[in-house]
Amino acid sequence: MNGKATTTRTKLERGRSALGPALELVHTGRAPTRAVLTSELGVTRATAGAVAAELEALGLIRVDSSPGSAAGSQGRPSHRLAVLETGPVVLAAQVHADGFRAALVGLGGRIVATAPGCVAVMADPAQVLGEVVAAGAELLRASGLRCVGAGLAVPSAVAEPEGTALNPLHLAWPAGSPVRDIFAACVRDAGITGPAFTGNDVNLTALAEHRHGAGRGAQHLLCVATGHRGVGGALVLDGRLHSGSSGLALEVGHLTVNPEGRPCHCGGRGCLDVETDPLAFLTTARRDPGPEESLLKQAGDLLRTEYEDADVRNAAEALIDRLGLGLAGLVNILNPDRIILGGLHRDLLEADPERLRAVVADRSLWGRSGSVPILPCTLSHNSLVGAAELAWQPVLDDPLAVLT
Amino acid sequence: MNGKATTTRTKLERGRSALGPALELVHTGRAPTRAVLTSELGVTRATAGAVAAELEALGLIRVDSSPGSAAGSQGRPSHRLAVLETGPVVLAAQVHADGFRAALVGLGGRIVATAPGCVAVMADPAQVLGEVVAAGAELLRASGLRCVGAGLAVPSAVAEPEGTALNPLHLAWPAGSPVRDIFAACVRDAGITGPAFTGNDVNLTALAEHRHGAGRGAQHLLCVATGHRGVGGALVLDGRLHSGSSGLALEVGHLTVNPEGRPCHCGGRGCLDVETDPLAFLTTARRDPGPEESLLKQAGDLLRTEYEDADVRNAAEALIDRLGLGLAGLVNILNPDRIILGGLHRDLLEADPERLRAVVADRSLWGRSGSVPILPCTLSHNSLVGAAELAWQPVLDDPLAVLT
DNA sequence: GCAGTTTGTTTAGTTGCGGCACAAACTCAG
DNA sequence: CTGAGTTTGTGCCGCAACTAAACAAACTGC
Repeated sequence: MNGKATTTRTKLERGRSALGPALELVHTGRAPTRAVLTSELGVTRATAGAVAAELEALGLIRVDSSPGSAAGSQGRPSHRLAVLETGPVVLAAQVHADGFRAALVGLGGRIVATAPGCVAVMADPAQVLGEVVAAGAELLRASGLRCVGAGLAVPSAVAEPEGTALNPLHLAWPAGSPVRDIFAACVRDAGITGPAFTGNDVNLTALAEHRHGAGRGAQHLLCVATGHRGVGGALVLDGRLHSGSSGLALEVGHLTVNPEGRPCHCGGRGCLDVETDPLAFLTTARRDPGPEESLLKQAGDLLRTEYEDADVRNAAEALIDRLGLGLAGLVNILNPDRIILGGLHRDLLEADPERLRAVVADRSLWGRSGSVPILPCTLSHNSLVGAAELAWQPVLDDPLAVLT
Repeated sequence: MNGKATTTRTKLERGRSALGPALELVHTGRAPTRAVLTSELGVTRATAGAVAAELEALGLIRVDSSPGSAAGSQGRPSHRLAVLETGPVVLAAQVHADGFRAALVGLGGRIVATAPGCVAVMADPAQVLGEVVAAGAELLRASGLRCVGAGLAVPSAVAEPEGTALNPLHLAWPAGSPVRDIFAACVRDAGITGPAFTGNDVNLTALAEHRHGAGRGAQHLLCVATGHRGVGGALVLDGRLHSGSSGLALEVGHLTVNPEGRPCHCGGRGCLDVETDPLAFLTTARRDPGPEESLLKQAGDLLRTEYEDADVRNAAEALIDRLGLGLAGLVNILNPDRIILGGLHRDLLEADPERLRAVVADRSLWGRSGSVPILPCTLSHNSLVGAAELAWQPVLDDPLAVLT
């Protein structure tokens, strides 16, 4: 009897095989109607119809059968597809030096509710994550929505498969903290259903931007971003995050971008990490760096408001040149078809896009790989949405298995 | 009528969907028996049996039904699976500064016949490739085997999707030569059946080593190798070559590994390219570099025969340190689970494996990603076998579609 | 020689999906 | 306003690939 139940499940588990891809298309907004869903999936209209109906029955999407909608072209207008506003959500959380944020995120990267909060620099990750998860649980209670998982973004490399934070920057957490397990325990203890995931914030930013922001449609998306200190990178290949064999890929901070530059704790000199982060910008511009947890804001404000100042401008140009050198190195290695920049790098790009593009093109090996588009990140809470993507992934992979 | 034929084909084209994966398992030697084929595919014994029978009927593999074979364990012994020696082959070709080589390669990376040849440094790629293909066609005639495609390895980055050679090293070919089209034309003109493919030699080396050599089983395989001049890299992710969005990924030659090093044509200083190639080794060891087209051999011989000489040893250690720095940089970016080295780098590894591993571990960000295994390439004609892999790929993807 | 184990084979049944025909909902021309 | 043309949704049939289950075969070890 037990054996029979298990063997039967094997069959049911697979479900309709096009279900996952179909949901992903709606989720990322690439299937606004059933007609394009049909062509994107490469199946017949009959199959696409059945798949859409099944997703609707699962309470994930909405199929607008109302006939009189905007058409524009000839023929019978197609039913419109959209994520269901009252469908399930995931709990997304994010911690950084100056606070935390919890949110409920629905399909399509839609932020349903948020709860920001400050956090004293406590040494104990369990306490911080407990607070974050409690805030999320409260949101969940207030909303009354179903929760299918939880995701956390941390400013640290996260080693796989252990789920430990190797360098939790400015969080006063011990290196090697098992954040994934701690977060999972907090989630479970708060009575929140579904699995819990943890990832690096820049990785999750890249994932979010790929699905809902400036990275949409890119096949080889490179993302480089600063926090208050240091530089992180991420790569999304064919829609999946590439985090290497143990989660430590794209640690781009120690590319050499200035052979005569300042020494770095890694043992080298002139690393991207210490040459292009907010602290480097402020000191290069001969400004007094203020408190650690607002370096990013200080640098960004300075860049936007005093660009006419010679020191500021010179500092910006120096950093752009070094960033360009680093990006060119990455272009030579990864050959992305799009680059997106976050944090201070985003501000540097917007201060002088032509200079940055010129440096990258000049220092990458062939003009054509150097002419890769470089864009600023567009989502406002991208690492939060990215954390949600992590939690949505099982649903996107197999909606039936998760929701039944 | 036409419409009907096309629509019907859509169905037939798909064939048995597990056919491709099954052939790949036999091809790479991971399915020595039908029993492991069953478990590797994750299907029932019935399905695996049908799949194996179909591959046998297609003339690709051999199913040894002879009962009295070596067993060892309990239970009924499983039928052994192997590629069919008299099955189809592909034409593999390789050109480099000191000559060319044509070969017939069967499934499993088995070299059936080879025809080496010298080539004067002719400026015209069409002439060189014509000679190579003619040699291959002769082999084919002599063998009487069926040919299902052709692959070519060139010592140059090959831009996709155009198939042009951007930097044909020391071949005196114009940069940007449309080698893929030229090769395809030669193949067609020689009456050889099947599609023709062209790729970079280091990429193809990595592919060959991943499927049949030192890279077997690696999920994130990084390969770095020298030719006579310069350094190339390649990455195999989950069994597929990662060549970036336009074929130009893993151009690792211009990582900075020696800030005070010699200037490089790329505009930087101390690039991996000019600091760790055979010419760099010979000059660092204060030897007179001989003819360009034998630099690799000179350097390898010197390293193996005169390692006791202080100049040689110092040069080797200097190059190992710089190579280690470059590999550490790549480890930080790509986080591979295995690294394989070819050309002079392979010789350097074998000269002092501990030193190289120590440098990589020391200069990569976290010990655990730095402890990645570093191994020498093992296949003798790896880029030739890799070129064959390129040609086999359509068959591995869908055996039925190609062979019917 | 018999139990136990593992593998191959046969048969029946399920199912996801393509093909097809038809209905539905629009645009556009006149 | 009407009919032709176009595009999309739906119901029905059938196939092909797979699973499940029962049985047969070929070995080991006691």
